[in-house]
Amino acid sequence: MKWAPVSQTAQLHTILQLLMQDPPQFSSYASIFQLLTGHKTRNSLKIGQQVHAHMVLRGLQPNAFVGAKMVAMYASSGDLDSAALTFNHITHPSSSLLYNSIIRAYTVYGYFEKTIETYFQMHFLGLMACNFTYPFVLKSCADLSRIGLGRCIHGQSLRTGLGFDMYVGTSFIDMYVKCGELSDARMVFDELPMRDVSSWNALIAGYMKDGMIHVAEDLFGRMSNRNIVSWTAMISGYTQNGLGERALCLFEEMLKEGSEVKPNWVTIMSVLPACAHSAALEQGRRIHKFARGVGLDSNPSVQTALAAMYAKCGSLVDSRFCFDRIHPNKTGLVAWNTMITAYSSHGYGVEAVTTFDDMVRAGIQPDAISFTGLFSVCSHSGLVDAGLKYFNCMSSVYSVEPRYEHYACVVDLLGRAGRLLEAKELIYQMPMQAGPSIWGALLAGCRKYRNLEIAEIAAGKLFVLEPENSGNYVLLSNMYAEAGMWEEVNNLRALLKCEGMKKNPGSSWIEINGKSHLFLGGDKSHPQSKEIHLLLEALPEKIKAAGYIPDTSFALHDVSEEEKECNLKTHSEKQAIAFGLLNTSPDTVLRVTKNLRTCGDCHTFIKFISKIYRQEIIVRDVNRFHHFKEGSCSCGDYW
DNA sequence: ATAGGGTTAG
Repeated sequence: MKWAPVSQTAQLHTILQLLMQDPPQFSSYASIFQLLTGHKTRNSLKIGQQVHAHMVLRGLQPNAFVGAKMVAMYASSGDLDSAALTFNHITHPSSSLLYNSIIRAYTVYGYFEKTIETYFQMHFLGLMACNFTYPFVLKSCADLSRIGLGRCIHGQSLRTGLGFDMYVGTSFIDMYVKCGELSDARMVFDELPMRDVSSWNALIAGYMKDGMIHVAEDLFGRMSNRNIVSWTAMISGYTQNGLGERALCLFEEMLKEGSEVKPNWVTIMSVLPACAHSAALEQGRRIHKFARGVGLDSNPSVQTALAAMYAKCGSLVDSRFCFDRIHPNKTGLVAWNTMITAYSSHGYGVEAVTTFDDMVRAGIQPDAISFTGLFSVCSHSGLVDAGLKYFNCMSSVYSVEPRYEHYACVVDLLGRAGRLLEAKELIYQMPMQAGPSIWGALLAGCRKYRNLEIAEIAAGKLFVLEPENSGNYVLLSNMYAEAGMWEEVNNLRALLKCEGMKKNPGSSWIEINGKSHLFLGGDKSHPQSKEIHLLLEALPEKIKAAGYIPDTSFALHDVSEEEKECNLKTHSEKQAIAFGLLNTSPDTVLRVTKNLRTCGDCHTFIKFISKIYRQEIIVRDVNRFHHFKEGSCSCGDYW
C-alpha cells in the first residue's frame, strides 16, 4: 500500500476533526472530498464513503458545491455509479462546477453520449460552459465524430471568447483532426493567441494522420519545447505511414537526446510496430530490452504489443512468452486476439483453436477479429470441420454477426478443401456482395482441384471486378492450358497484352547480423550477385538428386520449359536464401520476408534446401509464415 | 483540462 505524503495525511486529520464540530461546515466536507480526489490510495473510496455516510447521519443534504466535490471524489476512486447517483440527487443543480465534474467523469469513463447529453441539459438550464467544460465536451464530439455539433459549439465559444483559451483551442484542434477536418484544425492553430506543446502535438498528429509527413516534420523541427508526446506522435506517425525505418531512427535519436524526455508505455507501443513491419527481430529485441530496463515491460499493453511484434518477426516462442507474462486479470480481448492471430499467421491451427477456447474459458467474449484469426488458420491448416463448426455458431453462441471477412475466410476454407460447390453456394447466400477477395479465393480453390466450370464463373466475376489484375488471367489461362484448350488460352493471352495490366514485381529481403538485404526477382544488382547466381545454377541439380522436380506451372505458359525453369531460379526468395546460405553457418535460422505469396516451386525448393543444408528457414510471405525444417514446412503444404 | 495508443484475412 502506498502512503500519502505526510502533509496531506495531516490535512486529512485536521479536516476529519473539523467534521465533528457543531454546527457542521459544508466547506469542511468539500475540502475533504477534494483531498480524497487527489489521493490515489486504495482506501480513498472507503474514507469518502464514510464521510458521505457521516453527512447523511447528520441529515445534511449536499449542496451543489459539496456535490461537485463528491462527484469528483467518486469518479477518481473508480466508482462512476456513485458519482452519477450523487449528481442526480442534488436538488438544485444550478452550478456549472457540479456539471463540470460530472461531465469530466463521463468523459474519463468513455461515456461520450452521456457527456453530450449532460452538456445539453446544462445549456438548457442556462448554465454557462467554461474553459473547464469544453475540453471534455469536445473530446466527446471528436470520439463520436459529431463534427456538426462541434462546429456549432466552436461558433458559440468564439462569441464568448472562450474559444481563444489555450486548452479549449487545443481541444478544437484535436476535434477537427479526429474528424478529418485538417484545414479547420490548422485555422484554429493559426488563430490561437497562446499555444503550448499540446497545441503543436495535436496538429502534428493531424498531419501524420493525413500522411502529410513533411508538414509534420516541419512543425516538429520548429517546436522550441518538445515533450515525450511530441516525439511519440512523430514515431507513431511514421509507423502508421509505413515508415518503420524512420520511426526507429527517431526513437534512437530521442534516446540520444538525454534525460529530458522519458519514453513511456505509449512510446514503446508506437515504435514496436516498426519492427514488426520490417521483420527486424533484432531491433525488436533491443526495444524489448530497453523497455525491461525502464520497467515498462510489465505494462499489459506493452506486453501485448511485444507479443504481436515477436509473432510478426517470426518468433512464436518469444511471442507466447510475452503473452504468458501478462497478468491473468489484465489479459484482455486484444491480447487474446494477438495470440490467436500469432498462431494463425504461423499456421498453427490446433494451437490457435486451443487459444480461442482458453479465451472463452477465461470469460472473454470473442469479437469479429478473434473469428477472423480462427477461420483463417482453420482454412490454412486444413481444420475444415472445426472452422465450419465455429462459423455456424458464431452468431448464436457468441453473438458475433459474420462479416464480409468471415465469409471470405470460410469460402477460402471450403475452396482449399475442394468443397467448391459449397463455397459457391455460400457466396450466393451471403447477405452482402462478394468482392475480389472472395471470388479470388474460390478461383484459387478451383485451380487446385482443377474445376474449370466453377473457375470460369469466378474468373468472369474477377475480370469485371478487377480487370487490371493480370494474375487472374494467368491463372485461368494456365488452367485452360492444362486442359489443352488452346483457343481459350490464346484469347486470354490477347487480353493480357492490354495496357494497364498490373504486374507486381516480387521482392524478398533477409536480415543478417542486423543488416537487411533486398532482392528483386530476376535482379542481379547485389554485390554478391555472381556468387548467388552461381549457387542458384548449381542448387537445382543438387537437390534434384533428392527428388526435387521444378514446378513450372507457376510461370506463364508462353515460354519454353527451359526458359520457365530459368525464370523460376531467379525468384527473389531463392536469391535471398542463397545469399543467406553463403553468409551464415548452418546453425543460424534464416529469416526471409517476401512481398508476395510464395510460389509452389519456391516452397518445394526451400523444403529441400532445409533438408540438405540442415538449416532452419523461416519465410514470411505477404501474410503467412512458413517454418522450414528437415525438409518439411509448418504449413503442411496447405497455404 | 488539451496532445501520443497494442489485435483483422487475401
